[in-house]
Amino acid sequence: MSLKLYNTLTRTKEEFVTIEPGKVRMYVCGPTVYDKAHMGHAMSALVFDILRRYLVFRGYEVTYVMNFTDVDDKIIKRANESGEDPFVLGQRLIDDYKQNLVDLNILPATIHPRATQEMEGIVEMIQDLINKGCAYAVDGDVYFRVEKDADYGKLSHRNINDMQAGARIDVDERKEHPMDFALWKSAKPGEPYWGSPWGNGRPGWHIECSVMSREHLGDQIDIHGGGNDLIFPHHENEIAQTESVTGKPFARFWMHNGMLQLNGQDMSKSTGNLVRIEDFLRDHSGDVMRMIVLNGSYRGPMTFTDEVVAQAEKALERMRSALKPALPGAEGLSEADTREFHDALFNAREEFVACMDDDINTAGAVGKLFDLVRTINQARDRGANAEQIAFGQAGLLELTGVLGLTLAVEDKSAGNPASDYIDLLLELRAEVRQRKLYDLSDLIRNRLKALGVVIEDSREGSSWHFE
RNA sequence: GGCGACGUGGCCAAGCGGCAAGGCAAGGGUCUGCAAAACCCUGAUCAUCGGUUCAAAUCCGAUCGUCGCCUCCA
Repeated sequence: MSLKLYNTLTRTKEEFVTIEPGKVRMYVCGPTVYDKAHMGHAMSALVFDILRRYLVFRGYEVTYVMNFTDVDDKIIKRANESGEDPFVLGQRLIDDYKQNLVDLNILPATIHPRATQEMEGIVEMIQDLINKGCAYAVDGDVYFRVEKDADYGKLSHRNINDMQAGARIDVDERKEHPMDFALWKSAKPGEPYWGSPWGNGRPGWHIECSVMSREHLGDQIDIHGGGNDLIFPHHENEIAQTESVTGKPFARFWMHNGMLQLNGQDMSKSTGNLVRIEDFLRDHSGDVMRMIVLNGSYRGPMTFTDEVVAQAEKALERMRSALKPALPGAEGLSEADTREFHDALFNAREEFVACMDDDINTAGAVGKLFDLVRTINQARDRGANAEQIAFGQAGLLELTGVLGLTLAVEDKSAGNPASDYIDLLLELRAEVRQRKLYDLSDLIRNRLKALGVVIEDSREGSSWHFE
């Protein structure tokens, strides 16, 4: 069995072969930090976190780089509007984003480079491109010469001429070709700048990623990822820049996640059609968003609605149902049931891997996990003992762990001053039930339910939890 | 105009040539004093039309619809 991944470059699923055996170098485009991150960013970060975790599960040593683009026109604009220093703004938003990642249980990147800390390399690379005839300076700006790049457009599968037709933005007359893009922009008064052979200025949008991936991962990498809105122009231009300098293919696999849809349209910072990560996490655990992402395919558009969120919450509850302990006094499964149980566990794992190997088919993989949940719950009902249940749960938890689900229950009762009183009510209710005063015991249950406290009775007693 | 994605039961969504996974919701049942949970059972011929094939949700063509990129966006 081998892992296959969809490659935007070839538009096919290809067998995943790394440059260096056993090692994966991957670079994922992080956010431009001019505003707080929204759930679309969360989706992208989760998709590549899941990919990364699976690669590790498959035995690869993964070097994962996620950058921050912290110098950009919009950052400057936003900073000017609020009067905040652009660097302070960027730093604040980077800190916020990192906290978002932690809250979403996303593993920290091996390296989190920032554009502003790579200026020397950026200037060098631009100079390199000029020296090679791939770029030219005009009045303090530097542009990439797309006509010099024979295979420009190979990622987005377009050619320069087709795009000219739709280019309805004002074309800078100083450019040799309308599609030429900026590598360096001269600074206007009041803007932050860095020194360069072409005068004070700042890098254009795409060059920083070319530089950072090369700096931290080398000329050639295994995977380059990001949202599919980055295919053009961002990633196309990264390829043009990097390959023009190195003369070698840049990334083997270009992987792109689909967009998260809110109200039938992409979440987008520019249109304000979004839900911020921090707002979402106020009401939901990180697992919930992860479950939403897992339930779909990463390449297509993903539906994000209140109903989907609620469904994901319930799906998680179901998954956790398998984590409940064995029934008290369980005598253990019969030999035949034990064998069946073990076979089911083994098969679920095999099928899980088969799904994930097929271009990270998380929806299929999660389906297998729910099969496993049923298997475990069945075993419990059939009297599996603690050891047997724990064995099954360990198998489930290993795989949910690969997907990055914590399955943690938010213990809202811990430290809640009401807890002691609720415990007391349950004690009383137990006594009431002993005396078969069921109308009273039901009254307690109903009243607590109305207050958000759910009581569950079993042979061994009652338990409660907050909704 | 160019490039692309998508349309599967009430909702979310796998499957991509061989009798349609899974989750949520719904209905019936087992268990329970009742309830909850768990378990069991029930439901779709896959936008439309045409073609290829022994066989299509899965391939080809057309049509309709939705969304996206070509300008900053994960």
